[in-house]
Amino acid sequence: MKREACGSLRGKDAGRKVTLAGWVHRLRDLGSLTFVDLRDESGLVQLVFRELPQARKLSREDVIRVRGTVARREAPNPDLPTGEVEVVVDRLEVLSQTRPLPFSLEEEPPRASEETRLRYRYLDLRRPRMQRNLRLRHRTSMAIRDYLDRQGFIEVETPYLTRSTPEGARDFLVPSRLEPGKFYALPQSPQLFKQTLVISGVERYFQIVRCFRDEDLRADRQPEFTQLDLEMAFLEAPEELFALIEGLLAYVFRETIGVEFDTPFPRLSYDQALSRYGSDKPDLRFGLELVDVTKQFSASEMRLLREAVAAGGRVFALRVPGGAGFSRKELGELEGVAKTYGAKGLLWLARGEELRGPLAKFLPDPEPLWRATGAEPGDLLLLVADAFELAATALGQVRLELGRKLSLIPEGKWCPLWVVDFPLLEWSEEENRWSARHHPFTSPKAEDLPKLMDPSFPTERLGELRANAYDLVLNGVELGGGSIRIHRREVQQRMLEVLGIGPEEAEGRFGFFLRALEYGAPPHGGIALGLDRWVMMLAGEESLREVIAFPKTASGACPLTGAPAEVDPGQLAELGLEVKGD
RNA sequence: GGGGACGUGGUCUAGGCUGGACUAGGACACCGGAUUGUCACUCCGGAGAUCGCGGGUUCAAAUCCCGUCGUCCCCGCCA
Repeated sequence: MKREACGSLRGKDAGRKVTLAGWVHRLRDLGSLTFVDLRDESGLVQLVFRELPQARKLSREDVIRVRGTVARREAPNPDLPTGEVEVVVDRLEVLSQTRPLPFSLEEEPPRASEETRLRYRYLDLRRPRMQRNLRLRHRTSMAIRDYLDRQGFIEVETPYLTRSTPEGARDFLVPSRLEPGKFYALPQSPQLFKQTLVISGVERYFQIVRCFRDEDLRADRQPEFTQLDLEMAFLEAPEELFALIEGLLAYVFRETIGVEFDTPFPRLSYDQALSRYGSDKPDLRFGLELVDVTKQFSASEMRLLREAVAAGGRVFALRVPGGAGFSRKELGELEGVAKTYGAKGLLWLARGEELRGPLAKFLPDPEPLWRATGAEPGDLLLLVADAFELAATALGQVRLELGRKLSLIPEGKWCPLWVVDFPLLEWSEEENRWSARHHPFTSPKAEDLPKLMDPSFPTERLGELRANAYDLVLNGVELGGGSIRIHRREVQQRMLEVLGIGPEEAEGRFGFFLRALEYGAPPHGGIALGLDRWVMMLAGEESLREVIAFPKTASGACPLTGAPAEVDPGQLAELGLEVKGD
């Protein structure tokens, strides 16, 4: 007889003979009467064993198959979809016995340590929440493919064994056996392949693809992660792409968790995002905006501020309504946040009965400051003075901390936006050169292109150039980013030159791509979205590991398989490798 | 590379500051027994840890100190 789904049985099935198979979810042994909740993918149903003593020997998570008759219950269980019925078993087969479980699958959140959960991931994944997350991820991928297919995109796979691309993160390397001493690199993203595909006439490409970066891990960062990678031909300005991605986001949120989005999404320039929210991925779910009060302090009697302004820095203020009563301890904690992000301190000014705070005696006339910030009696001002990005970022983190601390962040609110007009380049102190803020294939904005191409444009002013790049941000989380690409060989060449990559090096590392640009490359651009983070947000999880079936620990290890591991000396020899002791 | 938190039977945890009746307590799981309507079944009984590892201080260390390993979080890093 065919196996039926445990969770599908209802009152109307009463009297039917059924065969079920699944895991013993729970066992209630009353002597000559034993109840078992049987679980499969579809749900739970109660089994009744009368005069079947083998049932008393069962344990949780044993795998069994039973044959029996569906019967209406005398006392239905309203907490169970199948609660109106039970299955009176006449035949029991034990398909697989379990050892005692290493941890309980009952608790939510689980009480077992994450390491234990990962070591026995096959058990952990049986938990309803993890099953839900796996299925949510599946539905997300399905919705993405469905939407993009209907928009005329095709999914093309690109190599995992490839070569190192310039700049960016540390590569994972794979030694070549056929050419000892040479290495493949696992892709940090399929960047050059997708651009090459567009040049190949694939006008609308996408791929749900694994990417690899050998950097330190975080709660929202894994060494291998999945991107929705996408590229379009004849994209010269981002508008068309914005509309497409907004539609995609709206579709996926509707299909997976039933949330509706307003489109188009708001846009902020990088400068606005930083000046108003102290972040290039601002959380727009709450206000508490920063105010630039540099002008108010350009002639301050407080040397610290005056000098910061004189050195080209900025002073940002954050008004905390009703915050004048904050304790020294609370202020100290907030200062700790600012200092973590590089601020030298956090100045404060409480507008209470009297002015309090380190700034008070340097403010003969506070009125202009009240006007600039909107501070009212009872409010608190927090200030950071430093270089633009540092000051804004440090205070932006204080803003986020206050958002959490004061419970300003509403549940269930979704605030997407585009951040645009990023700097094209940023100065790398340690390497003493310009590096690409996005990546070396990003086009400058049309109006800045002449400056990039003009050899007489002063090098030190290259930081002024804006990129035709954009990030998609949702609730303070960077979901992804992309750009309009460079599609002209000479522009690409110049870009690489600015980055300190000379013609020979460029030729050696990706001459293939520069050549491709010479054979009819259409204007193009695209975006990559972090699928893991996306699903994490849909699932309401705090950690990426909750939406990845087999994730790595913070040290990059896999407790399930024991990876990474030493290998057989023979394998090393074949590869021409030798491990140096220390 | 740096900072912080944690590590006690299978699992989670109490104890640690103030070292000595800790012979390491509890809950869940496990084993044995009882049990005909349970649904976190219940009741009775039992076994199971020398406190991550190494060293030090001390008459005495789960407890204090140092080192180390592991896990988690953060800064740096992550185009």
